[in-house]
Amino acid sequence: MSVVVRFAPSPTGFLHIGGARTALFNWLFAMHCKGKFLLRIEDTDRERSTDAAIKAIFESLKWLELNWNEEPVFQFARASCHAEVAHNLVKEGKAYYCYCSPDELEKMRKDALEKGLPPRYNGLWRDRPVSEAPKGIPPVIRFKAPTKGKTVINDITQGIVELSNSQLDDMVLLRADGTPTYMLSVVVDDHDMNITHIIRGDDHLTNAFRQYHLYKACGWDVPQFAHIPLIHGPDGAKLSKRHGALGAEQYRAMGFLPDAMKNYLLRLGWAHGNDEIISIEQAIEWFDISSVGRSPARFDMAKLTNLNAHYMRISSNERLLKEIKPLLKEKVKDDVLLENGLKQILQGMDGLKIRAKTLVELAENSFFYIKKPNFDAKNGLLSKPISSSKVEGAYEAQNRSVLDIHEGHLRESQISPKPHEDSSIEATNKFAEEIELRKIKSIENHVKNGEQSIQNLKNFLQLVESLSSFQNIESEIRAYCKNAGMKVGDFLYPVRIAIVGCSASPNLFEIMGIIGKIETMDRVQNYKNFLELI
RNA sequence: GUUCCCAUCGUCUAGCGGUCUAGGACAUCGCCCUUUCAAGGCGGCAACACGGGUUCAAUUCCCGUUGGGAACGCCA
Repeated sequence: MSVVVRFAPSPTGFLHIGGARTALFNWLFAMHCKGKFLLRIEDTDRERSTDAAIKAIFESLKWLELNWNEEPVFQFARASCHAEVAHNLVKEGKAYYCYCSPDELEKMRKDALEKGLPPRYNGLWRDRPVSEAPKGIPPVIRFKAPTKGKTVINDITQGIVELSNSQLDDMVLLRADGTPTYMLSVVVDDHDMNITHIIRGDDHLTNAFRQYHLYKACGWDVPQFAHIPLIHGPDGAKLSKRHGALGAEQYRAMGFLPDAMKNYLLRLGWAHGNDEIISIEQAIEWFDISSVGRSPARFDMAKLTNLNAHYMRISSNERLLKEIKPLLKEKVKDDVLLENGLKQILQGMDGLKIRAKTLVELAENSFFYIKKPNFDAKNGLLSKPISSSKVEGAYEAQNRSVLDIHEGHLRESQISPKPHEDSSIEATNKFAEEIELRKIKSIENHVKNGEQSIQNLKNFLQLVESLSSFQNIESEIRAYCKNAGMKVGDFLYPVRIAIVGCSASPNLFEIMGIIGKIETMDRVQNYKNFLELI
């Protein structure tokens, strides 16, 4: 029998990181077994399901290249089908009508809790004759779960898990308004879709026991289960928005590559010896759900970032250029300027890509190829420093575009906050303060070394002017520095700022070669003028 | 509260009774390289939660304790 798996998100929000991993594991398993990977949208909750969420889920899966077979199934469209199953079960005496009001149920749970019992439905209407039914109250249909014995599930990742049937209660199959509940819908859909393996989060493990009996009552084969552990936040608690429960789309916006994302997610709870970098082809070959770990893993932004940097380094220059083009386009209105800059960026890409960890960072660090640094004497250097209040979380910091903050102004080193393992507000604020200090320090350095910088720039201009060929600039500068008893780095420090607008950049000689003599001279002249004014 | 699941460096993990003075990766620290920043190279710090068994031998098996997590809806 060939393998059929499914990913079944409910469209009540974006595809979060845990969902993405579940989808990945399903997909990988299907690919490994040469089976099918189906998609089902569980939209039976009409209140909370949105079209925007459905769209976001599709987009995220496409971004991750987790392509599904066949048309997606929309669960709500099959509601009448599910209801029919419930009614049949009533006819067969395997389910019954229950007339309890929500208030009664709440009281029931409260009482049970007070007695130290699990807060569950007590089977009040299970054996009560329908003749006792109160008038005018629409009933729900409840499933008659077994009360004696135990249920055993042989879960592919969890192993053999047993549950005493006394723990089961009579779950609602059909609501008072006639619509099916999740418990009913999943079972009917999974059966109708011929799902052979259900791979999902282990928060569904207890549901599996209840669903098991529903399959049996319907006379259907029970699929194989594989309940994979959930992903936790850096603090070990459930993943919350504060630390990583972002939508896949947001990781995309932060400049992560789908390859990096998948590699990271794959290694969360699963390993193949000491292999860390695993291509998708290898993953398909090696993956098996039975070796997925049973302990929950914590989400670690630093590792994801590291992996992303790796995948950027091995990406082709053309691909990276394509990826950052939209980001740059947002900042540059002039098409001619943009296209020219893009050409230069491609030439300098080898130097740029090893210095960036995300596409956003790459775009920012490439910006100087498009536009000259804007030294504004009136407003002064760094007139708009980042205020620490702006940085509320490491993820926001990661997201922050230096270009947004002070486009064209001097940037003191690449301000690319490293994602800390500790993403608490305190740690983040401390980090923001450090950035602030670094910036202040850099301004002080400039004022202190202003005279020296101006002198260096003058000498640089003179030297370039006297050059017979701009090609020889590196050797000429080295010779010049040797003569003057100066360190090349010291001499070039202000030149770098003049050209790039910041004290960190790829190889300066390479950059000068790409932008050319005229542009080089122009930028240096600008900066010199600026320094002389302040 | 009840039930279920989990427990190796800060994090992700390798380990499937002797190979373990516990391996790798990320993070971190130091050195080298170097025009800056990276990348790269080399090295350092760092873990078997605890207590009982079983065994000639436990990180590995069993039982408890502790600590985490999940489920207990007319949500999915």
